[in-house]
Amino acid sequence: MDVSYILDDLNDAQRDAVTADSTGTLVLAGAGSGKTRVLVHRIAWKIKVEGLSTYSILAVTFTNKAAREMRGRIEALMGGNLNHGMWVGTFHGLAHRLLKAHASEAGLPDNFQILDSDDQFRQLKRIHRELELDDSRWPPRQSQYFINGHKDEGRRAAHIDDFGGDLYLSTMLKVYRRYEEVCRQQGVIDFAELLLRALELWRDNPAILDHYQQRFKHVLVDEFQDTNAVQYAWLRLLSSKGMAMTAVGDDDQSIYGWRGARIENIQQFSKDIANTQIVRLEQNYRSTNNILKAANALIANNSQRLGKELWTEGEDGDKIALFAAFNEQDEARFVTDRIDELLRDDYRRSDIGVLYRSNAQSRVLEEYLVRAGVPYRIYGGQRFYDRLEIKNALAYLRIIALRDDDTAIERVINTPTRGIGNRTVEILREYAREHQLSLWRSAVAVMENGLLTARAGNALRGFLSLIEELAGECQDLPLDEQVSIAIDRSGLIAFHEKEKGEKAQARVENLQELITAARGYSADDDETEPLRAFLDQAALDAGDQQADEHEDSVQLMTLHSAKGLEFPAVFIVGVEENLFPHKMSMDDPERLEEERRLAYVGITRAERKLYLSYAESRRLHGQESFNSLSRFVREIPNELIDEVRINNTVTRPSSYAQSTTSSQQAAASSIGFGLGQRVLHSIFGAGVVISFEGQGASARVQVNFEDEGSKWLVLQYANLQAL
DNA sequence: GGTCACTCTATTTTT
DNA sequence: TAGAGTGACC
Repeated sequence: MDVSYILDDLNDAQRDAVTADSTGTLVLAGAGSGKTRVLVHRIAWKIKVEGLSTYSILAVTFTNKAAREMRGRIEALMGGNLNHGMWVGTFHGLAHRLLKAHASEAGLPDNFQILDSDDQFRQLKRIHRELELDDSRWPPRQSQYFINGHKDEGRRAAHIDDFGGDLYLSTMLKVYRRYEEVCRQQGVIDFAELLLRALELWRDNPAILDHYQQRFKHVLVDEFQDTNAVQYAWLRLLSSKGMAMTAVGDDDQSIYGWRGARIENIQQFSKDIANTQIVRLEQNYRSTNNILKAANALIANNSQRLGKELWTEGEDGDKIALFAAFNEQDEARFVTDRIDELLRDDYRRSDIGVLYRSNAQSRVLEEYLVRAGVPYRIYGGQRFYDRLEIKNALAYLRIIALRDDDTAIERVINTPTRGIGNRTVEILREYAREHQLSLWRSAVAVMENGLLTARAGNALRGFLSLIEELAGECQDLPLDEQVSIAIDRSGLIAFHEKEKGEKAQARVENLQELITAARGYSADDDETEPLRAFLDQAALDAGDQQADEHEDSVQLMTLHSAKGLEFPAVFIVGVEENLFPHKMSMDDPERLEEERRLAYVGITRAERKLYLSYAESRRLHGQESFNSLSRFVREIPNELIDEVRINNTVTRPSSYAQSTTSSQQAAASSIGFGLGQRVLHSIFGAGVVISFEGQGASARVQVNFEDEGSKWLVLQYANLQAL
């Protein structure tokens, strides 16, 4: 059999990774080094050369997008149906699949439903109300973090010690316990629970675990550095009998520590699995040499790396452009000007990515792009299935599928308004609590016992019969017709149609789009309940991001959402201390390193052109702030950087040890302070040098004091002390 | 039940 | 600065 197509066109390292026959294979895949390729080719190798069946392969990713891409590429490489029987999906998707197959062993009802973060939040709000917690002292958001954080680490309420009644812990635990109870009653599980249950399912049912251990001969994990404790434990359990595992990841691109990702897992891998081979993919096919040199130099400042250095056979390319803007407006002008220039230079708009640390930074950029008439698209943002109108429509469908879904009932019992006020709902909640019933059952009971006033009773009866009628009409219809009937008969369409404002029309369109989505949705062949499958998918998949995806447009996004993407030209704006690295992350060395990795991710998105910019003064949240140039820029060797403009007060600060190139830097050293230098003043206290001018006796510095704000001082008299 | 004015808060986000 | 969330009021 000719299998050369699997190995041709691979470099040596990629080939090693594809053909490794160790039990554990850790592929440290640098940015742009062809990691998806390696994963896909390795699967082909296992099947075509080593003779594994497609049935015995499990491939796990984090996002649906990555799973789809992998599936598509496997099919493209190996042809059509070989993919059948192979498990390729996200951690959550696969966990869901497992739990559906073994619901009773997992302690779940057959028809359990998924609670997304928004539903979870609402649920917790309700619990806080029930437990009479003051929202300002105990924000539901905090409980959500607490619960998810612990679940991500594999801890249930029963596992957590309240240290003898510590107020914070015991309150959080009270909420956690009640939440677990409510979820159980309603038969719903949240995202973290999906993973935790799947882990417990295997841990507590050796026979089931054994079945999967027999079945899967090889598991491949993408973006391994992003796995959390539960995900890693799940993988370890599956592979505990010596099944082979390939983990692909990059410790330098771990940027999700704040949501439970454990960079340690990648370091632990070779210790946990006997006979591990580590393969480094360091040859980069994306960026110019200068860009890679900058990235390498930057990331070298992090400790505890597994170590990796990107290189390319390609050319040096342009230097990295650095622009010092007066303020955020000036910065936005710079970006639009350069974009214009690039467009004249035959770049397409979609070749350009503009990256920022936090979403709030996009506003000014948008203003300038609109003014310049440059179409743009903001990546990320709200997911299709998270939109209010869509969630409402789905809530009706959920109730049709399962009357006991309290979250769905709460959401739409009075949307569109039908005269069921807060008082009525409160009565239902009370009744439900007392009799341990779902809201739906409580409503039925309350009606039977005539516990409501005539008016409220009529309104509630209207809702109950609406749902029953809907359910009756939808029976056995194709999915899209069910959706269509639900949003029409519920009055949602009419409700949004008479709403005013620009949003209203978009909402109606989105509802129509939902019908289209249902039409295009094909459930698995063996799916007996397409509606449930569709609802599950809606919870687990973001859906298409934006409608106007096809227009050629400049791409705006946060650095986080840029991971995995690449652009011929990249702008990273706001490279300032306090913004990037963000001030919330600066005190903790580990979080600072994560910020640095984020910068590394940003830089390595660029293929040919990279522009960095910072603003001397920036208005954020209505407050003016003066930040100095990000330390991350100072960690890039001077010779790779091209200062775009030198104005008379600000230039790039010296990286102290490096040779000075501009006259300003010479001045800086003659003054004895560089930009960004922390200094102490006898009256004003501590501050940071943000600007300077003049020399000798007339030299003045601008210092941004922590308590006093920014001041110009004559250096000779200021008596500043370097800190 | 809907509107208006006020307060509060602001890092990153997938499932 | 702006958006979301809340509470008073009609």
